[in-house]
Amino acid sequence: MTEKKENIIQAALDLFAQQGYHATSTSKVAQQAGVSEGLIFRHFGNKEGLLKAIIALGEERLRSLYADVVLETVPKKTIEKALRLPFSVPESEYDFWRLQYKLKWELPEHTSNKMEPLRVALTNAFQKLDYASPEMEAEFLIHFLDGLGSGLLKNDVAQKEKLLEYLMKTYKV
Amino acid sequence: MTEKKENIIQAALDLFAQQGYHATSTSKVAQQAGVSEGLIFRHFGNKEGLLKAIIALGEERLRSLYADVVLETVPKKTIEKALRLPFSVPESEYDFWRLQYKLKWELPEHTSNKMEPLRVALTNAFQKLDYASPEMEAEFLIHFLDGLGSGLLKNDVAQKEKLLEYLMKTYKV
DNA sequence: AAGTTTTGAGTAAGTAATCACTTATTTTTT
DNA sequence: AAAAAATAAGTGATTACTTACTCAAAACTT
Repeated sequence: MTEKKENIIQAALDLFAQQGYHATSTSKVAQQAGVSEGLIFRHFGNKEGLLKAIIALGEERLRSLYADVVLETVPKKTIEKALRLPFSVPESEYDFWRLQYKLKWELPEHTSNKMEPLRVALTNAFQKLDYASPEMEAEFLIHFLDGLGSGLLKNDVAQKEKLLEYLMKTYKV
Repeated sequence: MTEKKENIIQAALDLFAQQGYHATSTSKVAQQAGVSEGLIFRHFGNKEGLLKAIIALGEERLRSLYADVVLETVPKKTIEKALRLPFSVPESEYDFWRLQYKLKWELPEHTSNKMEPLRVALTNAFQKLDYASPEMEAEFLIHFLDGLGSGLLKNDVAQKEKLLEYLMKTYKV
């Protein structure tokens, strides 16, 4: 991975996040990266190839974000870590995650369901804690976390600490 | 509102929903609507004007969707109606709502926070029912409903009836 | 080690197609 | 006949992508 290739990815990350994939031209990406436009096509084949590189990056970072929750064996801690997950993302990374959310809607065909391992881990945790409907409990929580993540990225969540406090109390963790 | 103008809106609705706003050209909209391209600009001024007409339509339909929940005075029923809301949307309208979700990410500047009246209604309902933290309870539920809506539109929800059942039990409504 | 060949990174200047939008004119409605 | 609705045929700008080329470093040959 040469320096200029990394510059291209970083520029595309920035511009796709700000304006969206379709609204960003390859010439703008080249300009922001300080690179000739042709180099984008040498390295990535076409515009979609550049996008796929970025999506792959997102999936990798999502996996490593989940890893801590999924590998946890103590059920209460699994749930606690899941609840803390959306709040644990630093604001400096919001642009990056906003792009991933955006792409889920802009290009649904590229979107694998990355939530699955998290759902399994939560279902197991609720089961071990003798919840009546572990599967539904996990499904419920997954949708909440998805909605909360979306809300945080859009700055739609007013009192983060109070909400986290409430969650800890509700789930007794 | 002439027939051709309605055709334009319907075609734009379909195409924007399928491919996104930026990926859809005015010429394609005209073609699908069976109309000359110039007519779009006569009626809507520019492409963004057409988009705004569609956004206004979405806000109106969202308001009427919420109305039943917001106007309900019996607290338990407010909550029940809110929980049923995402499931009450017929699949034939999924394209329309998918577009609204998509636009929230693609053009956040055009997106007012339409959830506010629902949040107020839910907070009041939880308060009347003597919940310990009515505000947080409402916030929690709003994010869940948002995530659930997103999940339903992406066909990410496996057992809808079972989930609704679980919700009714959990909230005792 | 010196000389030769190959390769991969990079660029400048194109390409045809498509973009949002305009203008002049014709058709339809009232 | 006046006004409104609709169209056909354009406009320059921008799109994703290609072509023909340079240059430096790596690999191979002697």
